[in-house]
Amino acid sequence: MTSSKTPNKSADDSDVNAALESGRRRATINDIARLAGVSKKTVSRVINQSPFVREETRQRIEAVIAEWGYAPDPQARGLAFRRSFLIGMIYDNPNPQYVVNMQLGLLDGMRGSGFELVVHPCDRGSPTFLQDVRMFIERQKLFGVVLPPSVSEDERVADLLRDIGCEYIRIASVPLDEEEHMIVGHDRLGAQAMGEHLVSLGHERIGFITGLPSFRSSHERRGGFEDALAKAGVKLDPDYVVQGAYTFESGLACGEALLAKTPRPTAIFAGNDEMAAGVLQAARRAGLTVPEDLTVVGFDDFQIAQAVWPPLTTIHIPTREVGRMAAEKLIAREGYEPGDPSTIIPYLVARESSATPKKV
Amino acid sequence: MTSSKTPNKSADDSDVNAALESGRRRATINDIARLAGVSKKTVSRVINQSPFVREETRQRIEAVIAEWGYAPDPQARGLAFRRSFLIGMIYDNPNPQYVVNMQLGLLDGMRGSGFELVVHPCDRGSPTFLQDVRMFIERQKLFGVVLPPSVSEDERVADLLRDIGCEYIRIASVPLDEEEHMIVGHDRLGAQAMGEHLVSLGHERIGFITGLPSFRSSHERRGGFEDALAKAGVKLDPDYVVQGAYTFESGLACGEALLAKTPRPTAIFAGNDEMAAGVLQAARRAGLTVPEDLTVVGFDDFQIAQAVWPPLTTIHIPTREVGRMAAEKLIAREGYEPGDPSTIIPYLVARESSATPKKV
DNA sequence: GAAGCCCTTGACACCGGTTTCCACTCCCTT
DNA sequence: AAGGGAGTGGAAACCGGTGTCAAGGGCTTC
Repeated sequence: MTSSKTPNKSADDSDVNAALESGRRRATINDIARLAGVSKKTVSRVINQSPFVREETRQRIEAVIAEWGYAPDPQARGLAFRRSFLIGMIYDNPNPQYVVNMQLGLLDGMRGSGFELVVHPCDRGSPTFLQDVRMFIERQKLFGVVLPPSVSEDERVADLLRDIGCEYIRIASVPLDEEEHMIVGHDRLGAQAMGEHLVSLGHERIGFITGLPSFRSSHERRGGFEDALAKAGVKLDPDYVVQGAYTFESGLACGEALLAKTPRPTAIFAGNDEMAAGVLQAARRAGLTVPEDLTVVGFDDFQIAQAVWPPLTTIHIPTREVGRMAAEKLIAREGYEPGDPSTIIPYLVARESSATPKKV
Repeated sequence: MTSSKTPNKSADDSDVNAALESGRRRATINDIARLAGVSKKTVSRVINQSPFVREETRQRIEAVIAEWGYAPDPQARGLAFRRSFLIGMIYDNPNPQYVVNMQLGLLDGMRGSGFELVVHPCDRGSPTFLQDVRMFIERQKLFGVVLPPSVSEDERVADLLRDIGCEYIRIASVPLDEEEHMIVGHDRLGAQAMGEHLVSLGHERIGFITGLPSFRSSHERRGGFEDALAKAGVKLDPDYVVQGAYTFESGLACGEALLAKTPRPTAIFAGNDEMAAGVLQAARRAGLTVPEDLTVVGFDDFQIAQAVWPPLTTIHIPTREVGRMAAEKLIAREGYEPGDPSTIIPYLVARESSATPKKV
């Protein structure tokens, strides 16, 4: 028996080492333990940042881990932890840009954490909706889920999550839960800013197109807008408020309805950019020039706001940053600082679709 | 020790059954085996559709599974299989609508299969790109990955996947690999249809805005367009072909460049809808009316095509269906029929932005 | 100098499935 | 009736990690 000097490499190991070195096999915790001359339990301690490991031992193990590029198997770890390293995003938001930005933000917050993002669009109207959500979470033993609007506003979902003990973060325009489970978007503040903007330009007869009433943000946007107008002594005439559906088509229809009123409003604030784009088209059909004859403004600052003519004055929502914070909060790694909530305040982006109304 | 007569239900089981019934604990394969009076190996055989189970036994076990709503733990199963039940989507496509539609399509194809979708945006330019992709796949032991453009066109990625033996499907506008690994989008045919459309309207002096040269589809779109024109005896003047970047801004700039030429083109075909929207804006700035003074057409049929004025004539790409087929092909379940490739042919959607050119 | 304590460490069972190996039925030949 | 093959089910090991618990070593304390 040829004995090597190093006690941690016996003759029996030669072939397994060969397999390892050739890259035919990924390193396991046992390999690392053997190569470092410790038990796998100690390696496990290092991986899980247990304080009960001597500094010298830790460094030796970490060196071996780095040398072999070892990464623990999430499945095996999850099996033992009774929990996976997957984060679910359960959503029913129909806007692709919102969805993608949110995903990017969540991934920003998860980067380097070893977690992965599993997407799960859903239909809140389906009779099996809650059952589906439950199944999804329990089968995958999700570490946690992120709920953007409007799923975040569904108390049945929140109850379910509390019931099965799954971590969750709700993203909504108003607080709906304990601070710990919320990221608040403050749509109200954004709408206020828009109200102030329109008032400062000198508008007094303003049309408003609401969003879907099933979205909490629709009411927040309207409420914030009314607040700002009231503070300036301008009243939002209920007759100039029409119900939209967050789509381009509904914006077109609502825009035509508002422009048919006498006297015509000098400005129209649509609950989102798509509807504002619809209003632009309605104005064009009515032979009006924006912003000379009519100011049109939106909300969200999605790409469409810059892809129409004139580019829309709108409210920017930092969706990606919201997502990042949600993910960071959810996985709450050590070294995680709560993130500055002041950065998630919506803000006004003035473009060319808003101007001072013409003298009558 | 008190022995009971029934081997499958001893006194010891009473409390575990209680825990089960109360829902405090999810059923495991052992519970199902005990309740059905068989070994867990037999339950495993049923789950994995082994033919070596008596029909009567199978039905009894399936009844118990259904009654208790049992679903095997994907982590434990994956650990034994050395493979997870996760499908990765690795992409760098910047268009949110494409990304979301593709995700929806993939999920359509995965529904009910027990697989989940993990999204993985990437940066092909990063020095650690291949390393990242490899890490992602190996750590999660992905069952397979789907590669939409332009990642699908990167041979380094395909080589890597073959090398590590990971199943994959490439989605691209032209065949790049064995049929088994491809879903072909045939952008060329779509561009041909657009060429025929413009020619049939009577256009002869046509401007073309190409997409990013790093996307294979950009060349296909141009090529198909030229084919159609050539067949009709119309030549695409290279002087009227400008390089865009698939963005609204680039469309605006390219549109202005094309409109500055003399004689002015009577129609402009932009490589995608966003650039076409930019051209619309350039036309407006130039004081031209679309389609009376200028025909503008796009490609993709994304939402923006309907949210601009006038709505764009464009080519519809059935992205969601493509995604569904990709997923079905990847997991190739029994009972899977290849799906009709004829449904993934792009087709023309005529809207209001194209018309017969005015007589000069 | 022995007892007591804390810090480290490792042996062993376990997470919930699958696979290997083997024994045991059946059932059908010869 | 014996032999043989195919069909069936059980015990134990394994996938790659983690929890539990007890033991070893060095240090204080009296």
